[in-house]
Amino acid sequence: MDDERAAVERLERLTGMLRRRGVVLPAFEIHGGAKGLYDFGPVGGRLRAKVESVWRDHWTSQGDVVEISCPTVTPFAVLEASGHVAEFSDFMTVCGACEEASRADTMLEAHHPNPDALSLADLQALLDEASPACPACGEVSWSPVKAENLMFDTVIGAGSSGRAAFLRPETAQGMFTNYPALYRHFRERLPFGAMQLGRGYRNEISPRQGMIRLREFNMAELEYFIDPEVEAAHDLSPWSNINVHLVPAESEPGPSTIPAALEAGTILHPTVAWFMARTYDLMLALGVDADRLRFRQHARDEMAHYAMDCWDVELHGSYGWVECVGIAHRGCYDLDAHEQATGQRLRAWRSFDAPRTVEVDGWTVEGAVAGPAFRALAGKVKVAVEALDASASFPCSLTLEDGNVVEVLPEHVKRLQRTVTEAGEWFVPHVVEPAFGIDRIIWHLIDHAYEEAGEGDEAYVRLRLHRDVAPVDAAVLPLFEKDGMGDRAREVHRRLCSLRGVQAIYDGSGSIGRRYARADEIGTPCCITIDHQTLQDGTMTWRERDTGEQERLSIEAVEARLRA
RNA sequence: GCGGGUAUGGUGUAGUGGUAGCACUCGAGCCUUCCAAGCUCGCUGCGCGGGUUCGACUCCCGCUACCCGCACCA
Repeated sequence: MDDERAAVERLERLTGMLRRRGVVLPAFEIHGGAKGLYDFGPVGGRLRAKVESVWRDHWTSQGDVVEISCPTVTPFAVLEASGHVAEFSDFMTVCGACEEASRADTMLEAHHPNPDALSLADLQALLDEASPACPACGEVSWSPVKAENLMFDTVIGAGSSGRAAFLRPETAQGMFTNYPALYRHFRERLPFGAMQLGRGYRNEISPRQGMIRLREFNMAELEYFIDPEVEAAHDLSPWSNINVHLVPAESEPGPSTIPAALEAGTILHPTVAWFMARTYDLMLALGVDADRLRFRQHARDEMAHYAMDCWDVELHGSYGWVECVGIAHRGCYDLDAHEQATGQRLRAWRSFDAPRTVEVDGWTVEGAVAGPAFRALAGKVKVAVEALDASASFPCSLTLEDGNVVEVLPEHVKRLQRTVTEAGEWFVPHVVEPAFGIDRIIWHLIDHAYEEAGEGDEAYVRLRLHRDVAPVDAAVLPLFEKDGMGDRAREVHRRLCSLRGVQAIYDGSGSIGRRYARADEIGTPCCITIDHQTLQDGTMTWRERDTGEQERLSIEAVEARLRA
């Protein structure tokens, strides 16, 4: 109990510090705030940018992954095809007389065996036809059916010509809808990946827990397209000595290496194992505490219906174990769904090892005769004739697929005998998707890095962030702002800020110890102090955040270190 | 969304039907040759909107946000 209270108090001090120092803070606070929406402030903005930059570099370094960027406003049809409309929404309609909102599918249960499964258009049609009375007032005056719920809806365009749309609940759909461009970009060769950093929106019923459940959040997703019949060639040997904490769905949790878990069949697919391993490296590169990271496998009944295997990276922090990354084998579900909805080919070509020859022996129509003879039915006759066995004889009666019966004469047909060579086939690629909740990861970086030393209220606070993500790269401090030390320090500050990718702050107020403390609190990795000796020989002290150790360096040496 | 609690400077708090103190922080200055020192001066506040009232930070109503349960969480 005391531990719990201590943890809550630590969390309060931590979130208080984050607000006070401008890391993360409630959005729109001067207007009363808005639940589930947070700002990254003057310090947090750069923290987020650096985390995203590390993420981006980590994946592009693979060489077969490109970054794209898609709109957040997404037409209804896209999310209907992906299954989000059905999964995320209820179809609502509002009574024109009493303004009571009702679920359209619920009202139509008497008119359809399973109205829950209907599309928006079908539901609208059924509602118009059935015209159920309003359960509240009995009138029949329904507004157009509208999808309501976990997705923010909006309209593209004005007035009656507007198209229904949503703010996207994930970035992934953009990668799928861009599949043809990606396939072309990669010269029609699998495997390849596309990724996207951006905002996603979910109108959560009740957001809680600070940055853990947001209504608008930063996500980073990668869709890796593979040929399901090609044995993936991932070299997992670099991870063969690294034990990670696994929580499999059907066996005991415990430490294991990722290659061993793949070998044992716990991890079901080598590409999933590959992304687990790469993700593990990324998490450590960002500064996650390895002891507070685990991979948890989804149970069969927990997985989305299309997923073939799914592992979450969970990070442990002030809110317990929290899902921060999901690595899912999505099979061909997404491309398949968009292909069916649009009729576009979202496939890849697979050449056979050797061309296959297929003997065709059967019948087809003699177009010049059958066309005029059967007119509108000619197409269906052709299908029926080509379905016949080579042993068929004419004349004969054929029943077409629409039930019509036609008499086919010998002059309507001709024998079709030939050898067809097939060099390969089209198939729908499978997808392995690592999806990252950037805000949740940032929260855990902060949580893991936050350290209070000493006792009680006077605890010394240090944010031990990895320097690759530290929001401020260096603090430049004149020992005193006099005798020219202040001017000299400002000069050094400007010089360091002009380095690409380096952001330094200048702080000249308060005692030197106080300024070190302020820098440590937001995780500034080093402080550069200008003292009397600097005026003599140009050297300055470099102080390490985590150890407090100092050494004297020239400005050139300082620049070289910050650039490294 | 339901139930309970809370809301005073950046932070922690005191207080009243006649618009507010304190501490720390922050800023300016003095002092100080390196880890939240000291001294002087200064800035900053009653969550938002209605109502009652001559007058509301205070009383009443509504809203918002935060905390704790419950529900929700592809």
